[in-house]
Amino acid sequence: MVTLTEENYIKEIYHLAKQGENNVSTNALAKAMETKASSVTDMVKKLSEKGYVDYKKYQGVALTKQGKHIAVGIVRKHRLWEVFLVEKLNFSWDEIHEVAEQLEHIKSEKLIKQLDAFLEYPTHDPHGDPIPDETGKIKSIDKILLSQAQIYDTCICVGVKDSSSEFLKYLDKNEIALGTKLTVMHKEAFDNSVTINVNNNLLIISNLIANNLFIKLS
Amino acid sequence: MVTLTEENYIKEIYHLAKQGENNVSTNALAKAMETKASSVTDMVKKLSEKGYVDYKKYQGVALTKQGKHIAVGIVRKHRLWEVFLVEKLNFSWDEIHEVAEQLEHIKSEKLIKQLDAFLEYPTHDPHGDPIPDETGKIKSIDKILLSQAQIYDTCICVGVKDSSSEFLKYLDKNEIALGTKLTVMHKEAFDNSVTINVNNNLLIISNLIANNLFIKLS
DNA sequence: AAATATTTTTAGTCTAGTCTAAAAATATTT
DNA sequence: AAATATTTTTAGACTAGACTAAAAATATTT
Ligand SMILES: [Mn+2]
Ligand SMILES: [Mn+2]
Ligand SMILES: [Mn+2]
Ligand SMILES: [Mn+2]
Repeated sequence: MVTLTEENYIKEIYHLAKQGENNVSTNALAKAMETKASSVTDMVKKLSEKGYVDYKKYQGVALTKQGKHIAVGIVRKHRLWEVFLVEKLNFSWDEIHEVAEQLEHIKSEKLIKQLDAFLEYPTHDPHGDPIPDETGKIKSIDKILLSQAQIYDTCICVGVKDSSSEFLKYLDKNEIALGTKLTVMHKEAFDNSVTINVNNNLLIISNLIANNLFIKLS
Repeated sequence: MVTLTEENYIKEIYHLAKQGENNVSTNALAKAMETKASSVTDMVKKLSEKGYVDYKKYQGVALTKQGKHIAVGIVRKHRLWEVFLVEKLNFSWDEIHEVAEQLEHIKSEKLIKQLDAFLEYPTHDPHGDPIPDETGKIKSIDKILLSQAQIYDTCICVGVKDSSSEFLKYLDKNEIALGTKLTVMHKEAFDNSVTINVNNNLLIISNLIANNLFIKLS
């Protein structure tokens, strides 16, 4: 039996490992979980005893095969629920995270299987993140950050790296959504800002924004 | 802040009070919660301090206005989710309870409001139980138990008192569902069994069954 | 290679919720 | 009205998860 708290730790280890080194440090995990390092040490010992992580004192943690399996299952549920909230319940993409954060812990094989079918087997969530399939397989598309695009590149927006409400609302305000077509018109060397053409309007985007928007060249 | 455990206690007090005396006894609550009387005493003290129940030592508990409000909210969520599972995810009525038991604790005003709209404001759950509206109002239809019907009464099945999987499967097997029309053909004085006509088939029903099936005379 | 800074772990405490065993209160019999 | 049975509460202990403060290990400077 995996408790809700254990699930949250496992999921966070998964996310941190995905975008950093293999071994997740106690401090990094503490920060992500908004808790203290000492609490993390305790939990990590427990997860290790249960076989969900490999842990050696002072060396950080990495998920075992079993741990990874659990993590992927939670991510799958989280993202399917996000699709549900947007597609069926008219939530906007900046309102869904905290609700999905709760729903991801509901335990029922049938529920998630039926939900998947009901949503017609979506492959990506409303933020452009891939949804693992029933077997845990994740098909990732080859996306790059807008900051990496070259001048005169034409591309479509396929995802966000930061999915905070603030960032998403900024995008809404500037009429950038998943599927929106953009062309890079200018790259300012001084501050790495980018001028893009969106819906025939020019928009100047800071480097921070460009670093959090995934695009696909077209 | 109401914890998940507190919510479950409050809901159970609500259900027990609804079908018994006003003050719910420690033992009754312990049995319903599948826990020990001593645990109930502790929890009941806490609920009392938080203002959700009135409690005097050795006298049992009753929900306060605030407690009742919380209870009704949980019941509303539970039943709306049950409708969702049956109507949208093709669950059968005997598979939904334990999942709804989890879903009822998800905290999001908007979620439940949108779910309600998505389901087109259902008034009853798949077991025939009424769904409290947004303000907490419950409109109960005047139903009676099949065991109380008179000979040659014609009626329709509108709900179940026992919603255990076993009972529901029994009804499925005998092609009795909500909305099914029945006529009482015979009442056996010896064991209080009832012979009914369902879909032009005669079916003999034990008193226990007849005592758990709600009908409406027509 | 020391000295210093940072990270991580340990030790001890706290709250929520549960349990068993014993004590106290209430209900039921005689 | 006692005696007995049942219900309820108290006392003390346990686990999960979190926290603070101090100790130990590792990393970074000098
Ligand atoms: Mn979560
Ligand atoms: Mn997402
Ligand atoms: Mn519940
Ligand atoms: Mn129900």
